Amino acid sequence: MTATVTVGEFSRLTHLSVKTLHHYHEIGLLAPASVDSSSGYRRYDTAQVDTALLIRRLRELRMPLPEVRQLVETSDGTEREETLRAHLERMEQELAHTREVVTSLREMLTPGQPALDVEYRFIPAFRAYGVRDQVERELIGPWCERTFRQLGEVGTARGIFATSGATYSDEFFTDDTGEVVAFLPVAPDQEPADGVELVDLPGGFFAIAVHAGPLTDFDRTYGALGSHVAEHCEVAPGPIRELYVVSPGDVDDPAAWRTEICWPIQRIPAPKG
Amino acid sequence: MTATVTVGEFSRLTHLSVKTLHHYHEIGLLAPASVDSSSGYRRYDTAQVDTALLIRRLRELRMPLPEVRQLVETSDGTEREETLRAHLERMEQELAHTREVVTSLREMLTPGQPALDVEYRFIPAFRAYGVRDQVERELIGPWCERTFRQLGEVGTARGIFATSGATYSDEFFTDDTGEVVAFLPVAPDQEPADGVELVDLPGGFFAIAVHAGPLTDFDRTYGALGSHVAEHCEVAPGPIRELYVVSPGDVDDPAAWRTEICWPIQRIPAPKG
DNA sequence: GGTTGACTCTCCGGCTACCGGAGGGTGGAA
DNA sequence: TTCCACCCTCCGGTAGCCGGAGAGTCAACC
Repeated sequence: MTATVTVGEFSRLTHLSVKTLHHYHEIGLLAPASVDSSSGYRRYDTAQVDTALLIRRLRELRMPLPEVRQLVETSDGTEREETLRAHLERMEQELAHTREVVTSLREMLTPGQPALDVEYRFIPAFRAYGVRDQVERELIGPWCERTFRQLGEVGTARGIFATSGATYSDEFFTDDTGEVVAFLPVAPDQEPADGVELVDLPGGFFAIAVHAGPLTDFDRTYGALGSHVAEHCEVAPGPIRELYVVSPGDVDDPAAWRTEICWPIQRIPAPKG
Repeated sequence: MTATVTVGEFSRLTHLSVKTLHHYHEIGLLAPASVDSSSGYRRYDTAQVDTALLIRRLRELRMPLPEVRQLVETSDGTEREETLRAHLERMEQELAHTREVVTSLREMLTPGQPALDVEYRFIPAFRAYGVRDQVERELIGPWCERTFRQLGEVGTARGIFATSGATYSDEFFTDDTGEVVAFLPVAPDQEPADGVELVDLPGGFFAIAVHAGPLTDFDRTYGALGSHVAEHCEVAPGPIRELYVVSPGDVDDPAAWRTEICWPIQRIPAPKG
């Protein structure tokens, strides 16, 4: 047996504010059992308490309302599980990320610049197996993992063991989404392969810094190199490159990783007096 | 030595979007080193990269901009540490909370109502030592811990070992902040004590449900009791009470905890046919 | 039957931390 | 000069609500 109650009472039963209940009604997420046509007063059924509490819990987990709606509206248990699992996974990732950031933050607040060795190099044009994609910043980790495994497989099947790398468009950094091209250098006469394209990377001068260790401080090296370039060089158009000299695919120990960041420049600057 | 760069370049150095940089300029969080008075073009100094990266990291941790500003503007290391520590603590709490919610969510999605025994009781008016406060929902845990320890100390010093409890105003639940009164019943002629006030709790009828175990599912018991009351009783004005029959202060094992939720009603309803 | 007071309604604006786009001015190279 | 990439400001929108204004409603009390 159930009974109907006013918004205020329902608010007390569910610990959702009246404003929130109005909002959920408006967007059709949790409509009252009935609405008085003359006064406009809402009446909720006590049977709706469970749904309301479910919604409240999901919102506590910061689940976006569209997803909440999906979950609440599906009766299919499997689909529910799936949506929920996906959300929890995202939260786990966020958490891991948080830990990383905290680590690097500590280093930043106890200052002491890591020395930055900038090297100038001319890199000739070369051909490579490439995978081109529009990638969102957040998803770059999994994307790289997938893509470099794929490139690695294609490469080893053909006896190629070059240092792979990637180019990142400016928008990738500034708009949090943009073109990324993962590449594995090959001989100029290399034959095409399934699933990857043949790309030609232009040659040019680069200011290059090596980032050693895990990626927590990566942006600092970027910033330092970029500052250096701004101070001593003329920048050239074209995307920034990274070369994965020692990568997660090579060794497990993050401390051993080495990434070269290559910033395109017009020419090698004259040494200052 | 430093150099100045345009927004676009600075954006590339810091991985903050141009829009974001504009915003930070507008709110005065990170003003460019100079602004061309005729064209309005911003110029940033490469020395600002570090600050920008610090801000970016803090924002990744969802730190609100006012706090970020505070942290960035203070040069005092101790104060920085303090702000940061406070923020991290909040995040840890949030995390713990998340775990709880996830646990209870699982239970909710695999349905099976926990049986709810509702009991009707008349509770006479009584006097108590009380601590009254405006409390925010989020902070209720620490508040209770503090307050009941205090009440406990005052009580034991006077040989009082009654079951303590608290009243929660409606606003506490519906607006996430409201008056809470923690109380420890005493004899009518009890003398005042330092740090606590003497309060008189009115008598009346209550519908009472026992919530057993940890507090993860607390809101469900609330909802179920409230629904029951809406279906079978006439509600009475006055705040809801909780009685901590077996509390965290008594035993460590959450499974042993017992909380009585007392919902004020007008009278004991006649049993239905 | 009128009045009170608690409750409810809708509508509008505001909050955070930006994003997207329109419409228009700038700067350096060809 | 003309191009094009870059930059400017201003306006509006986003999510998930909150706060308040102004007005209607409900039940109780006198």
